[in-house]
Amino acid sequence: MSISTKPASGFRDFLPNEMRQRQHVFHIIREVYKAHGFEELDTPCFERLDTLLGKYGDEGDQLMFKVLQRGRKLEKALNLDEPKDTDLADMGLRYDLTVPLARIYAQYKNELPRYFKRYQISPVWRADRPQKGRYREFYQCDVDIVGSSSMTCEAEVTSALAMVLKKLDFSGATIQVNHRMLLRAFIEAADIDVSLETDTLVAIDKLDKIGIDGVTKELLERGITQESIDKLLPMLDITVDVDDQGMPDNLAALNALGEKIGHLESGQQALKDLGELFTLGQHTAAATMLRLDPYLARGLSYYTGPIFEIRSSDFSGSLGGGGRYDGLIGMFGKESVPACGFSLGIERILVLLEERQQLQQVKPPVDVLITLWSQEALPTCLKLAQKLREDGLKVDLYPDLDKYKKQFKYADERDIPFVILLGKDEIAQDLIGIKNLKTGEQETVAYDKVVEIIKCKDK
RNA sequence: GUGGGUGUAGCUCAGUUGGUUAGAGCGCCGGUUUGUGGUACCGGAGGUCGCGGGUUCAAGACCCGUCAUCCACCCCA
Repeated sequence: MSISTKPASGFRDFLPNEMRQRQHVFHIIREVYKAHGFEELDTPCFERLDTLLGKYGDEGDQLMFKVLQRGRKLEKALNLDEPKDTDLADMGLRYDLTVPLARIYAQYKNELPRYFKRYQISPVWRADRPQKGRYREFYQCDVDIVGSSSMTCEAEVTSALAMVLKKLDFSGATIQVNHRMLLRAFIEAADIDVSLETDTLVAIDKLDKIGIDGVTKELLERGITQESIDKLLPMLDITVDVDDQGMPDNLAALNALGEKIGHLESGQQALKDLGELFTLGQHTAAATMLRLDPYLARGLSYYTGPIFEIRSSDFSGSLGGGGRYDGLIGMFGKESVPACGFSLGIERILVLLEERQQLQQVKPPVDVLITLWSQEALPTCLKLAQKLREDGLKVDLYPDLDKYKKQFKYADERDIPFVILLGKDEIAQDLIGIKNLKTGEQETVAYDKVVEIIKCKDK
């Protein structure tokens, strides 16, 4: 019986070609985050189960990969009458990067700066069923600012995000914006019971997918009365005008909303926050991308203030999401600390870049291949390789005395632009043969010239 | 968790209403006189048709089960 060599379902292997492309994209993201003053953090892939549970709603708890107890403790748990997940498992794989951040902050608060601006690019795990752009292990690229309630944080985070999107050729993407308290106000104004809040939000969030009739139907199915629906839906029906320069008039849309729910206390805070955010946002990279979207709701239960989601016309789901979560850090037992952040759905962005074939132009992995023409030339080849490497070049050395055909073909396969030839003639003259595989040009030159040729091509 | 599609060579797939030794393209390996690759020509290797059972004189084709995979829903990045 042979063992399957495929990775486990929903998991992927990244071969060097793919790694090059992924690293290229990660690099762009890192540079933008760093430019905004964020520093990198890493946390363990395992967290204690009680750190994770209860932060993402019931669905989240279901989709969490849990780690089985080991040894005695496992035996003991198995002997229980009806062992539960929490008896059998004591740890879980992290489900996102925000909860670990909250834990870190609660733990190290006194050692961290007054405002903790961190980014993290790491895998997370969800026991979901795989689909297009959905995996069980996937990378998230998070930026968060902990320690301030100012809407400047929202403005900074969305600015960083907008800059990444532009650099990755997603200029057409939008950052949809809503506010948790605004949603709460809608629910109140429509006389919907608070217990049905989540059901209501899940239904209205689907507007762009199933349309107004679909939403109505789903709201009814979820137990919302027709009377409430008739109050609710007209309130949400707000469009954001965009001018010739692509600048959206979010403030006008916000004012229109204010007329409808401005009298409610819950709505007032939301209106104030969003008013500030949209005003500040006009001066950042996100100016053209921000869009007020009263229908936007986000599943993760820890959000308390503004919420965001990236939409792009060529993908039906979201390319990332975030928001303010002022209550999460307080859940770790100490004082409550305001925070806001964003998670970029890098896997989906990569899927789209791949579809658009925008991932081809990544630089070759190696600058030059030194071919091997005779056993006697080997010491000279090794010496040359060493020298070139010290001069900052990426150099590969062909290890076997194969036919030239094979050696050239190998260079071709790896997209190596130059090969060096050290045959009898070259060694006798103390010169180096260098061939450009794209143009077919070949020269026999001195060492310095070789470096010059390769570095020149590099540009 | 729910529903649907697909499993034939390394990859993408063809394979007529069941009927002899299962095909193509690409890729791979070798060769076209041993100091030159990506083009061309010639040759070659490679498949218990996902797995198990059933129907039949006969199954890659039909039926049942199972596994894998993809897509959609749920939910989400």
